[in-house]
Amino acid sequence: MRTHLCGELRESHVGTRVRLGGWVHRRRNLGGLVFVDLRDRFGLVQVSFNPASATGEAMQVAEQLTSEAVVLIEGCVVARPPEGRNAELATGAIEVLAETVKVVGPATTPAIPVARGKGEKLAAEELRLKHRILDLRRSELQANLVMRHRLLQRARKALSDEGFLEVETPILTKPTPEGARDYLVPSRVHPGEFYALPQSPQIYKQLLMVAGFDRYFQIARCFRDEDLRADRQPEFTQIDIEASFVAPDDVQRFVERVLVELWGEAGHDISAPFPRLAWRDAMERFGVDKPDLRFGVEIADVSQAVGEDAAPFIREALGAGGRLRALSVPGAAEASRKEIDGYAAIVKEAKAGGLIWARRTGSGWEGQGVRALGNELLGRLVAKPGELVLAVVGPDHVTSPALHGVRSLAVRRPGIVRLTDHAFCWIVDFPLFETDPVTGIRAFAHHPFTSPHPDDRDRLTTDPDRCRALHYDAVYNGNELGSGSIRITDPAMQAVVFELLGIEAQDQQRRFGFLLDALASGAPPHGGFALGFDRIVMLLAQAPSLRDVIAFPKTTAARALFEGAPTPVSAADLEALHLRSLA
RNA sequence: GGGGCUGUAGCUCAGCUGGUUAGAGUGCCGGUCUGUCACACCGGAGGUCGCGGGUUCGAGCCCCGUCAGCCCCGCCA
Repeated sequence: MRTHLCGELRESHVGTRVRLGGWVHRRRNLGGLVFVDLRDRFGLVQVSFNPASATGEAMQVAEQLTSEAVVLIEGCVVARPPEGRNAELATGAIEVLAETVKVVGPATTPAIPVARGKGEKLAAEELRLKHRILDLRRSELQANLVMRHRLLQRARKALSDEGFLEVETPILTKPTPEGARDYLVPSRVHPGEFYALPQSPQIYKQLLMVAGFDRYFQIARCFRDEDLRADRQPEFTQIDIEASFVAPDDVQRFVERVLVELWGEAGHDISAPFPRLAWRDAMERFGVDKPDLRFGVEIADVSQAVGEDAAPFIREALGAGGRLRALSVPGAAEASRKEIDGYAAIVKEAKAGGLIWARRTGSGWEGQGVRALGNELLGRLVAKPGELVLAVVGPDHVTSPALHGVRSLAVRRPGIVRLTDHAFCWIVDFPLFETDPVTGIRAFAHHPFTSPHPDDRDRLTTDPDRCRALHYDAVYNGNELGSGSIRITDPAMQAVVFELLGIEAQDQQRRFGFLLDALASGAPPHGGFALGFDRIVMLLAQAPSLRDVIAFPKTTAARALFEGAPTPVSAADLEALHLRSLA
């Protein structure tokens, strides 16, 4: 049907007869002379209709063309006159002199514009989702999905080259009461019983290791019925890998290879290995387990420097086991009242007592915190003139998030030096368990199949809260790209961990019996990783939202506005599934 | 589950202290126009002010509720 693509035509095609198919992007009718910008996935080309070369019928059709209609045109590529070239268009040196045109896909007036002028705003996102096919015609979204495709192919190739086998695992799986809420699927043939959609293929990939597949990967769709965010969709895609006979380093090497390839595909030359940072150090220096290492500006513990003249509330907090921790922001001594209020608001939101701040000027210290911190402490701070010291006092679970928030904002100041554009790191030695500071309830920090750190095995029963895990996260510019671990392969160890989580032996067998049996049947040591693929595409495409790198995304209320899901079903459908609606 | 922002023409928005007939740009329809490229110019049509209730002589504007979208907290092993 076509001989060429709209976006590929160049001066080298001058003189070529072409047949093109595409969408009418815009039409300009000058009266007896009609220009049509014809669009396909590869770009735009100007088609000109004039009575000297086009048939009378073609002229008539051209004058009636409406936006977004699909047409087939036949004509000849000609060079534009020098003054008629369009430097903003890849095809701007030429145009197609049309002879015939046929509307093969008439279009109603688009509900939202596809063609936009410079500086023209996008339609509201609700409308863009409702009319998704029109929005997807925009070159930005097409470019994002092209990028997504290229990244997928690159990841597949890299893992396949490393000896990983792509194996598909079930979408209809067994519900898991832990973790996120499951999407449930009722069984028609087994009244009252349900499948769940997988939150991840975690257990299946471990079973594949036990089955001897050695190295597995999957571009896996995962489902979690939880409330959404700009970077969270109810269904999402992971690059999921697992390998046998591996230590954390081995898995990290595979993941580094994939990330180097993906970033390379997006045109960024990055190098591995990535630096390793212990979880405890990350929390100490950055207040978060996914630090943005593009910047310095680290948190320091200044508790030891607090003197007798510090304010009572500080000394009381220290006495209660808290610490005084501070950031020093270069150049921020000039910060406006409004900027400092911004930091204070973050601290307040983190439920900390309040922000204490002092600025170092040429002549000494000024600011709200001077009196609170006291001269003794200020005298010991190694702050240079021009620096703004931001401090918070309290227990670590309060000061860490507060100071992380403050640092994230402070680091956006114009004066802060960016050390690199692509700061990758591994966070290692995570704690195996997390104890809620308020309720005191212990839960696994990740999933219950994560192996305890071999050096901490003894602590597992004596001091579980200080037991580290063979768990590691890949972090990029303050974003968690994914996480992984070495798994427990000793059924006895697995039972101990379940026990510590308060899962009774009977429950263990009912919920995870198939995994425990598998581990007892000859399980190789194994571990793996899962990369959040949508988020990676979003970062590499520099898209503002996950929804811009997913063809048909859900809203924050988990609705699909285009096709209208979810939707009520008939009473008969429910009855066949042995269900009754309470809604 | 909680908080915030938004909702006026197909689209993007304006709409004063609550006051006459709700406006603009763009798109759409009609017309003029042979080198435009967000073509230009002339004319026209187009409104459940998200929805429901209330206050008021009078509500796009104030109050209550509700729906939808977005952002955040909780949640997301």
